[in-house]
Amino acid sequence: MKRKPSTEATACWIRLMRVQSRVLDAVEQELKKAGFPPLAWYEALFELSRAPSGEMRPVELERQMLIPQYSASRLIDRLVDEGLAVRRECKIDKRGQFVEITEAGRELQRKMWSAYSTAIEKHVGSKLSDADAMKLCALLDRLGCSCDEAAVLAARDGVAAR
Amino acid sequence: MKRKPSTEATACWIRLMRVQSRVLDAVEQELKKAGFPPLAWYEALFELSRAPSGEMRPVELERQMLIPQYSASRLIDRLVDEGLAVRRECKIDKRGQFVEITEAGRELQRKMWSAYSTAIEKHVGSKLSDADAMKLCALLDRLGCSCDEAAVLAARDGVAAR
DNA sequence: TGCGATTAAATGCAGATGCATGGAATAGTC
DNA sequence: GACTATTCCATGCATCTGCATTTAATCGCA
Repeated sequence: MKRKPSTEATACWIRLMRVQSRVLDAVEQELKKAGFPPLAWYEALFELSRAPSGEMRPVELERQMLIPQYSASRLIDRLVDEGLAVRRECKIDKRGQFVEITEAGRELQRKMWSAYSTAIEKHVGSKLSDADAMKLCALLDRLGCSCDEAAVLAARDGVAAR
Repeated sequence: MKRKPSTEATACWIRLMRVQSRVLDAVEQELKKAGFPPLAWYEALFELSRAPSGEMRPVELERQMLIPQYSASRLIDRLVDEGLAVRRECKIDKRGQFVEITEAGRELQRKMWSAYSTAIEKHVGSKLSDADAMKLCALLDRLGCSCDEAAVLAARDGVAAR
């Protein structure tokens, strides 16, 4: 009888963890060296910036970013503290609220994208042909229960990773 | 002129981040539900258990696990607190020390492996044929500057991910 | 041998994270 | 309409992390 997780599957798991960790570290470091805040801030600003009128509910942000509720709550706190976003009350549902990106937020998002995209090219793009990149995408998609809506739309002008 | 990070490369990046995050979360949750400590403990115990005489230098552990120095130091603290490992002085280099796994540590490692391997099978193995798993490995290896020594040996009886 | 440079490991402190809980509003049910 | 369940968000608390520094020992080398 074959081994439960096959050797191949186990090797995959290891690589998925290690490679992601290395690549993420590398990219985060580059952003940091360029004097930018962490990637999570970028992701949030990006999600906000592409929302219909630059605003969305915290709960949507949670789902897009795959982060826990309290984490979104505190991330928004920080963005607001830095003037990158503002909280607005939600008339239709008084439990909730809207978070709207500010002009400063949009500007930071754009600036970060230039450093971020360079880092992606350096640590991913330059190491893989476009054809191989597509193969890798397809294989990864088999693991994550599909990289749903968001990620698909993304991949264009500002990414929405993590 | 083509886009700097190609659309394909960007899509790859997104998936690498998201899929890893989901799969890791899923596996960690299963371990937690089974009442086990975090994956990092397992990794450390695994590394220790396969070291020549069940002991290694903290600095080696750092490198194997790709974690910062202070992180290894504190992880060892916790293992020691729980009686899973002991610190031994290093006669040849008095700055350093050896960390040795205890019998309790070995036992926990084995027990965790049974839950861990089940989780890997569930979240990775079952979603990919062995052939596809090998392809995925090869593509990932192109990104991480090779999943060096350790990981290759691993993939056998207890993995050494992250 | 003496002394600055390097390496091993620990730790204080600030900030981040996970967890559980709380409060407030809405939805569902009879 | 009253009552319970559920959803949305914030927050106290303990733990964990990152960063910078400290202590101690070894190394390199004149």
